Parts: sequence; structure tokens; C-alpha cells
Amino acid sequence: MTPQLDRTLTYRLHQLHKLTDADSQSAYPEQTGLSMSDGRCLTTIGTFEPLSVKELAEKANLNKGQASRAAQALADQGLVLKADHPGDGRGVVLTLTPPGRQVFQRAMAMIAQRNEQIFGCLTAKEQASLSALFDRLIAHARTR
Amino acid sequence: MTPQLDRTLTYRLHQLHKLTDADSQSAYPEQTGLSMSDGRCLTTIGTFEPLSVKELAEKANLNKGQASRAAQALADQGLVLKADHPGDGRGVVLTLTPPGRQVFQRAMAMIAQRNEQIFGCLTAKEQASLSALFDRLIAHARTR
DNA sequence: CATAAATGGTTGCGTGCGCAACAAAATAAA
DNA sequence: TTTATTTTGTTGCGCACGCAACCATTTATG
Repeated sequence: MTPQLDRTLTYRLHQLHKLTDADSQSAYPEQTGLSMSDGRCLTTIGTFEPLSVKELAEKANLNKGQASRAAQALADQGLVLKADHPGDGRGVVLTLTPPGRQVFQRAMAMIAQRNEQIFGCLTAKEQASLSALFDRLIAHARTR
Repeated sequence: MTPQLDRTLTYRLHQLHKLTDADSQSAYPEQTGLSMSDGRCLTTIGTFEPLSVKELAEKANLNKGQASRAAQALADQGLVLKADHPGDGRGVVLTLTPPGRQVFQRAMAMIAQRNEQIFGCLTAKEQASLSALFDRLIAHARTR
């Protein structure tokens, strides 16, 4: 039996993502001076540093080509330090520079604010259960 | 206070969407012969027909440029009928053709299957509560 | 040791997407 | 009626993204 399209969870997941992403697209440049993808890479590096390009790609949900370019762009702006990996001539080690850390703070504040704008309409309990569901869905999606 | 990035709901919403979208990108062509965006437009028309281009854009979460091109592509393939709106020389009326309806059936079966693959790891009760939360979040996001 | 396979990162290319300018038609205003 | 404004759909353009080919280095294999 096929459900109505607009009652499927996939349809509404897509819908919710589109709605929220569109706003983020403008919020990132306004608050941080970075594009959304560069901004997401910066916050990912700040959260998980030190990071390789490959790890950055995984954590920030993009392919390594994009991760490589974003890392380069952030390094060019002096926000990220791209150092040679000691002991592996191929690898790089990505960390935030002091200026990068400042932008990181602003970006995280913005994310917290957007998080509140989007999910603040739910009670704390509802947010917690949504959080738990997300974790399980992500873990499940990763295993395929 | 700024939460850890990977504990924010926005981060995980984005993550979940990316994970599921990547699979859909291949599932649509395989099961329906259509690109993901064309396929989504077809199912949207099938669900809500008759539809104008503008309504299609709203329901399928894309801009009107994209909606216009997708409608044209589907019409070229004989899956969608693009008729003049009676009484308004600008508007068009989008409906499925009989062949379009067949592809619609296959696409909806595929969507139901993907819905199960992704959300099947949750109990029926959990799915229902996630569903309710999505509805509220979408309604809230629309009002900004 | 030599050579093959695998890994990490960069770059080029095609495509999909959003935005904004545009044309056509309907509606409002004067 | 004429003109201005709004609405509907189409089209052009630039950018970001994903994919795949590629180079360099490391690890595995004969």
C-alpha cells in the first residue's frame, strides 16, 4: 500500500531541510562573512580539530573534493592552519588559527540561535526525543 | 551557551538529509528512469493534480524556474499534460497522462520502500511522534 | 627489493540549482 | 480607456556541488 506523498516522512524531511537550509544560506554570510559550506567546514574543524581533509569531509557531510577546496579557502583567509602531517607525507592537519577561533565563536553563536529559531517551538522534552530519533536514524542510515 | 556542534539538531537534520538524499539520487533513475528532481515533480503532480507551475514549485519545494523546466521535461516525455488554463492566458494546468500515471505508481512504490528503509528502524509509535514533530516544525518554519 | 594495491589530497569537468531579468497577461488605478 | 502594478511562467547566467581522473605517498605482496 502506498501512502499519500505528503504524509511520508521522507517528503517532509526533505521539506523541512529545504526550508531551514534556505535561511542558513543567508545567515552564514551575514554573521560570519563565509559561505554556508565554508562556514560549516570552519565549525566542523573547530569542533573536531585536529582533522584531516578526509575526516573533515566525513564530519561535514561533503565529498573530499569539496572539503579540500574549503580547507584551502579557509587557509587562504588565515582562519585555518594547514600543516603537513608528521609521519605521513600525504596527509595534512587542519586546525583553527586564533582569528579562525574568533570566527568560530561567532558562527557557533549563530548556529545556536538558528537552532533555537527552528526547534524552539518544541518543548525541551520533545527536542530530546527528536534528538534521540535523529541519532538512531543517522546511525541506521550509515550502515547501508 | 553554545552547544557542541554535533549535538545541535540543525547539524543532524542536515546530516540525515544528506545521507538519505544521496541514496534517492540513484534510486529515482533506477526505478523510474527519471532524475530525482523530475521524479519528485511527477509524484507531486500525481498527488496534488491539477497543479499550476507555481503550486508545483511550492509543493515540491523548489523555485519556479526549476518547476517550469521540470514540467516541460515531463511534458516532453509524455508523462505530464501541460494545458492552457481556461480563463487565464498565463497559467497552465499540469496533470498526469496515462503513461505518467504508470510511472507515478512505480515512483510511489519506490518512495514507500525508501520510507521503510530509512524510518523502518523506528517503531510505529516513534514514527507517529516524529511525524507530528515534523508537521509542527514545517508549519513553524513556514511562518518566517 | 621490486612492484602492485591502497590511501590521502587536488584538480577538471559537467550538471543541477538558485537568482534575477524578462515577456505575457491579468488586475488596479487614474 | 490608458497606464501602472501585480502575477504567471520562461530563460539566461553564475556558482556550488558531485564525480572521476589524477598525482604523491604509503603499505602490502611476490
